Amino acid sequence: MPELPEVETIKRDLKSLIVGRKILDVTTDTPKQVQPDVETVKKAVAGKKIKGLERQAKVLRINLVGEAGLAVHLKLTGRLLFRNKGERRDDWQHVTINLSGDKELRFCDLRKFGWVKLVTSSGWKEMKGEFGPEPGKDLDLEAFKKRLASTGRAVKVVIMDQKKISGVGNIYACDALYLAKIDPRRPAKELSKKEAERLFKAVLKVLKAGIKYRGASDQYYLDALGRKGHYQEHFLVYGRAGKGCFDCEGKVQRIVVGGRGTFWCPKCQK
DNA sequence: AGCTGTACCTGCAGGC
DNA sequence: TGCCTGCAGGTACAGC
Repeated sequence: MPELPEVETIKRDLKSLIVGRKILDVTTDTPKQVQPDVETVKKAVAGKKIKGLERQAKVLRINLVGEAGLAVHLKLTGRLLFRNKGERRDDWQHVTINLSGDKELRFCDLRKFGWVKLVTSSGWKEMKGEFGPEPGKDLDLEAFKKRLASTGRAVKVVIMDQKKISGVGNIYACDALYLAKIDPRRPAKELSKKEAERLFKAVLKVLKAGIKYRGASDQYYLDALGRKGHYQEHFLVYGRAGKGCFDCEGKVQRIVVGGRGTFWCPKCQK
């Protein structure tokens, strides 16, 4: 599912593909996914030139010349595909953004949980303010420790809390906790300084690997040109229930933490 | 504040 | 074969 590395990959690819193009039209067959509504969005963005792309956590914003912009959240099964106008419709294609040069940006989403939202520059600033700092950007070790120490919730739930830290979802949380050898159920504030430091480094490491391999396509994720990522070939524990741990003789187990499927090695993670 | 439960939605696996 | 049920999962929200 699209987390920080997947959305970052899309952002980087789209830069050279859509910046400088004009948005001509926006259409949808799932009005709920376009906010506030497709007519308002169309009026606000039609004729405007794309200035750049930004990402905060798992949200991508297409910045337009002026105040308007389109924020996109892919949730679990969203895709943003760059296609030629008139090309065969994509699976689960629900929002089509027509661009100059006979191109299209297509928002496709099997489960229809994702959204495309009209967000002004100030609205975007506000939205960004609701997210925690970004690993590898403005999240430093001290800020990370502080955030862990502030709560007794399970450490996995905390690192996936977008208000605390931006961009970590289920896949990278599982792999980071494995790499740091920490039991995902441990109360966050009970981690030692050493453990917090290990986890901090592990989070950075798995996100970096995720970006290096252009994201994880274990299920539906595809990049802007419809290509798969490769991080799934490097999963440490995620999705590997019943398979051997890479570090001991034990097997990877699946449990539920904070209501979400969690993969870990009970022998290695304490 | 922070927990739990529920909703959103569809494809797929499992049971019979 | 095919119907039916239940589950996955990021996030928001209601209610305790």
